[in-house]
Amino acid sequence: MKKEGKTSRMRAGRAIVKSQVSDAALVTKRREQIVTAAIELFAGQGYERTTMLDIARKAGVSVGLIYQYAQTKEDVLFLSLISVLESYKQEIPRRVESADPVESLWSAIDAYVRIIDRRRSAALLSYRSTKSLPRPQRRIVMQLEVDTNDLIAARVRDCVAAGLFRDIDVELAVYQIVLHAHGWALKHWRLAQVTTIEKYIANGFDLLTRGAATPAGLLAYQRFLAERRAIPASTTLVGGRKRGARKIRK
Amino acid sequence: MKKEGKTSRMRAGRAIVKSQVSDAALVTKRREQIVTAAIELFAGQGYERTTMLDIARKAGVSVGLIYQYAQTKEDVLFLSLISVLESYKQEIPRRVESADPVESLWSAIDAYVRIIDRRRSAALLSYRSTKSLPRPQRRIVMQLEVDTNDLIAARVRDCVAAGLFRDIDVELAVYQIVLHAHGWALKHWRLAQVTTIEKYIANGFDLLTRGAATPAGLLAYQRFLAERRAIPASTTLVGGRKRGARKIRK
DNA sequence: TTGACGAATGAACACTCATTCAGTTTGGGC
DNA sequence: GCCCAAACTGAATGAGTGTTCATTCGTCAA
Repeated sequence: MKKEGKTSRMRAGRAIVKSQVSDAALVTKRREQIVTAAIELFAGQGYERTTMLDIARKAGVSVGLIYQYAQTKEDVLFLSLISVLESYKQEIPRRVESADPVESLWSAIDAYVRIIDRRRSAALLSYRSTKSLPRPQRRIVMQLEVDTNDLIAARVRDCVAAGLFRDIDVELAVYQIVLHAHGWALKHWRLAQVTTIEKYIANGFDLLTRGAATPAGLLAYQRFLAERRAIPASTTLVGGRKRGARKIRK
Repeated sequence: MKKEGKTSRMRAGRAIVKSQVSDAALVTKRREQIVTAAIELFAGQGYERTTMLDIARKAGVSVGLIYQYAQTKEDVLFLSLISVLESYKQEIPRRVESADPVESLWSAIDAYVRIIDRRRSAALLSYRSTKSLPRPQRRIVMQLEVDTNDLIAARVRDCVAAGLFRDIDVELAVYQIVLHAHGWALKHWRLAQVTTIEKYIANGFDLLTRGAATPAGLLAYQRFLAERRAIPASTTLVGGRKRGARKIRK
């Protein structure tokens, strides 16, 4: 009963990878197990240098078992990338809940950069390895990224609609933001020597906001800054407390 | 046998890759030949999927010969990455010559994005493959990137010194710019559907400048914009007209 | 207890590819 | 013309890998 039509509720992406095992719950569980191991290994040593045996060992299963839940090594990569990208889609909107468009945008950006920070090497994975996928699967991965961008785009559009931002090109602004977020992973080797994640987020947001704001927006932004300064560790400025420990100054 | 002082004139990077051939000019020529082929292949199909035989064939030499000019496949990758990164260092400053700091900054950014555009897949190479290098060589590649950043940093500092930019964090602004430039390659699959390189450059510059400018800077920027509009295809706004007519000098 | 069947195993297979090296070609000094 | 060292070649080597599949395991209904 349970394993009947419910499969169709699965993400289209995962569904295209076939499994020899019919029990849907088991498939989910095993794939999670495999993908968790795979992401760690792919991220650490790269897709090509990672052996199926490596993955099997780390997942605590046999090589043969992996081939019951995915048909090729590429499938494993595909499932891994999907898993990473979907975690973005999951986590970003969870924190957008303010009435103030500027604050909402901040929350979205702040969340994005922090998710990436939490799984930095996983974030690099898609840059490094998407090319190793066959075209149709690559398509899906890209689409997933576009979906994520839409979450940000909505927040930017709110700012424009509220008259706080000029009539900027939203799509391009979004890419500015996305690159800022991904940049934290891409250039972490250098950025970590030079700044903290809090400053990095604040700085990027500052440049963007001042660059895009109308006079009214600038006022709103300054109000936002003042508030934030008044409540330095408010609930919206989530986590990241200990993170600040590093303080190499320019 | 006769390792002369000539070798020491070579870039520190290249020098650490040993060659069995002593004739320095020949080494340069052959390596160029090999690296040209390698870059194309690495960029197109990835480092791991490219075989030494592929490289040899494309370069028009034998496999064995490659091993006389590099000791391992990793060496070939290293030489390739160096060659790409050094071309940035070469080309960026070539166009910085204006008295107006804003215009100089524009030229630098414009040049950077266009170099990357010209060799897009090569630009991706370093993101995808740096991880495949042994640590000491990776160091050198990273240092090369930092060097390039300094060229941009100098231009930003000029703007600050001239009172056109606020007292922003230069290092972070530079990374904003670098990500903007690299972003053109990283996200080209999407950006190309949505905009042109001219708009992309202008948009990024606009956001950055408005975000960083002092009131005086804003005026200077607007003056700059007006000038640019008056002379739509001036000498400083290089190329960008006919894409087909490329004349890469190397 | 038995039979049946899906799940799990891992040794074996077929193949790929970086690297080596025994041999051939080239060029220039006598 | 002869010689020799440097430059170059490419077949051979062997370590390593994705994938398969004959076999074993675990569970549960009869």
